[in-house]
Amino acid sequence: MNRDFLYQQEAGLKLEDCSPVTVFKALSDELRLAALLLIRGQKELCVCELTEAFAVSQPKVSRHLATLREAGLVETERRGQWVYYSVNPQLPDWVARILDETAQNNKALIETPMAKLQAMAERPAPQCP
Amino acid sequence: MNRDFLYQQEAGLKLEDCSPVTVFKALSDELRLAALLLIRGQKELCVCELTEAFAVSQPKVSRHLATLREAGLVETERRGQWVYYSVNPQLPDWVARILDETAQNNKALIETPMAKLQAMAERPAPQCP
DNA sequence: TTTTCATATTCGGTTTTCCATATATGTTTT
DNA sequence: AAAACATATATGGAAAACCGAATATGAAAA
Repeated sequence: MNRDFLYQQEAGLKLEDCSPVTVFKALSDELRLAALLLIRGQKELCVCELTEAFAVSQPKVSRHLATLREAGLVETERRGQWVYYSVNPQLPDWVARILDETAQNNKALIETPMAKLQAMAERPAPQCP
Repeated sequence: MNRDFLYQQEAGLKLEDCSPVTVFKALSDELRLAALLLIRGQKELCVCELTEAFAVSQPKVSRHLATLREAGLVETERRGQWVYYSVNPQLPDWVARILDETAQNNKALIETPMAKLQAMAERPAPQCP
């Protein structure tokens, strides 16, 4: 009954539908939207990087990321102590296109976080290649 | 101090920004999203048509339409006793494209309302041409 | 001018969302 | 095994969204 990945995924109850309302609800909070766009632009980011980029508490980031995951927008991979979030590669095409449009036309949303991210001294690992 | 159009527009305070978060928040309710897509498909609809199409109370429709208007997604035109809602023609292109994508890939959302609309006996006016 | 019809708003209460704080879980290091 | 670190969840309370019912407003008809 107990498997070995992320807690909430064990239960297998939350991975959501990608219904339009679920998607838009997930995008309707500024931190969630900006975090998603930042993750999308950087391919993947871990929680501590997002915490620093947006200068908010770790539980806050974690909760909002959970919402994005439950909506099916992001997936997670644990690597050592870190959990990396990336855009769900199986996103329906129309959702992916909506993210494209939103990212292209709202670059201001992630300007500051991106700067803070780059100014971040010790990032866990793979932003070089 | 009192001009002569729709009440809330007199104050001139609510016409919103079309910021991404505002847009997605407006789309994050099923009735609002479906109503917007139905309006978009039919060019314009009045409140009583929407009330019938979705089988909900008039105040409920009216309140949700106000939200869409305040988000800048729809505009209104009074014609006689009726108020017609249509998609704001000055919508930013990226928002218009998002509506396109959403409409094309979620046709089920407006199937039933569309049927009820067509089954509606006495529609106020201009669905013929 | 009274009535009627279409629409908008207000009001009180319920549910949902959000947050800060505290704590639990899982991993790595010592 | 203990400590340190990264992340997730629980809890309690505040704020916002939502609803049904009642009412107000505006236009048209009688």
